Amino acid sequence: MIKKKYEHRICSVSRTLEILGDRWIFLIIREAFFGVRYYDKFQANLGIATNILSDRLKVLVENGIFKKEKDDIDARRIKYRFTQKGIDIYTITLALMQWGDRYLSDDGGPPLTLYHKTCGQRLEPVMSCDRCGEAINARDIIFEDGLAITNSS
Amino acid sequence: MIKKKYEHRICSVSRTLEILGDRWIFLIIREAFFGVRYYDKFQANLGIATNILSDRLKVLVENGIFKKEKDDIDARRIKYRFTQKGIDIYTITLALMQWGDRYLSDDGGPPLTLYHKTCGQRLEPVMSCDRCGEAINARDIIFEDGLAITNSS
DNA sequence: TTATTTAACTTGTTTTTTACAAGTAAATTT
DNA sequence: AAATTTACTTGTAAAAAACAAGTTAAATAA
Repeated sequence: MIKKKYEHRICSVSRTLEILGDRWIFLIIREAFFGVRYYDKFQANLGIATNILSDRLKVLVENGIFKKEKDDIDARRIKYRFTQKGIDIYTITLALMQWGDRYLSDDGGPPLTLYHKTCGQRLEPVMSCDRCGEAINARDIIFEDGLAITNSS
Repeated sequence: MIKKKYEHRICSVSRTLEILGDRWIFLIIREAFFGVRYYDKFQANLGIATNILSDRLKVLVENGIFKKEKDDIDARRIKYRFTQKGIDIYTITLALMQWGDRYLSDDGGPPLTLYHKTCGQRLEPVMSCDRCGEAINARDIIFEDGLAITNSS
């Protein structure tokens, strides 16, 4: 996996994409959110080439998203588990899922339903402002240079 | 851009990644959020090969994320503008940005500061439950099959 | 305790994708 | 009418991914 051409603009989006913007990395992470922990299971579920899987798992460990652990039952097995840094990718996963639910659901089966343990209700994640608590509308975001997101220009 | 090996699991995340999981697509979208609208500006800012840029812009238009418009001043110029579907990718962008801000900020300059027009304060986006309004913790998300996100297994 | 199986790789080759360079058509400016 | 600019396309070299086969170390079976 090469790392170049991502830094034309100093930005956390590009830095994140340097790691997560790969064709396979995010699918491996998704599998992990679905409870997958072992090499062979990642391989079987994704149909990924073994050399690519090895490389990507290494990248994920090197970047502190997964940590390698020995399995209690089978000492040969390596258990790939999320670190806190890895778990926190759930916001990105939720955002991807929600956009897909809204705009790509017409075919290919029903979307996955999520529930919120805390309130017991169906979970529809929204991005909101941590200060005022309001749901964030794209046009209400202002960059530090005063520019706003818009589709009117 | 090939489209395969993404559908081993019926899931909005994979459907979204089929479009956005490409090496370049998301960087083009990021540039658009920063106000870029023209082919030559995308090219100059990203240093992307022209054939790849053409292809990706076509993909973005075909998928209804960008719409092509004639420029008022120069009829040769094509203006690439967000559709609503495209604008709504801002949640994914914010999630990527926030994760990068938290975990990848140590080097490479300060993160971009955002402000919330509605309340006038610095914007720290959080994922929250639209029913109860609470910030969502990864461990409070339950899949329909009863499984929860965890790093304890 | 050797022999076989299994997990998690690595290595080599083919195929696909990307990068780079150059050229092209149509609109626009000179 | 000639030169320039925009938004491409085409051809070729380089890089990455896919596929197939082999390797090592641990575990279990004979």
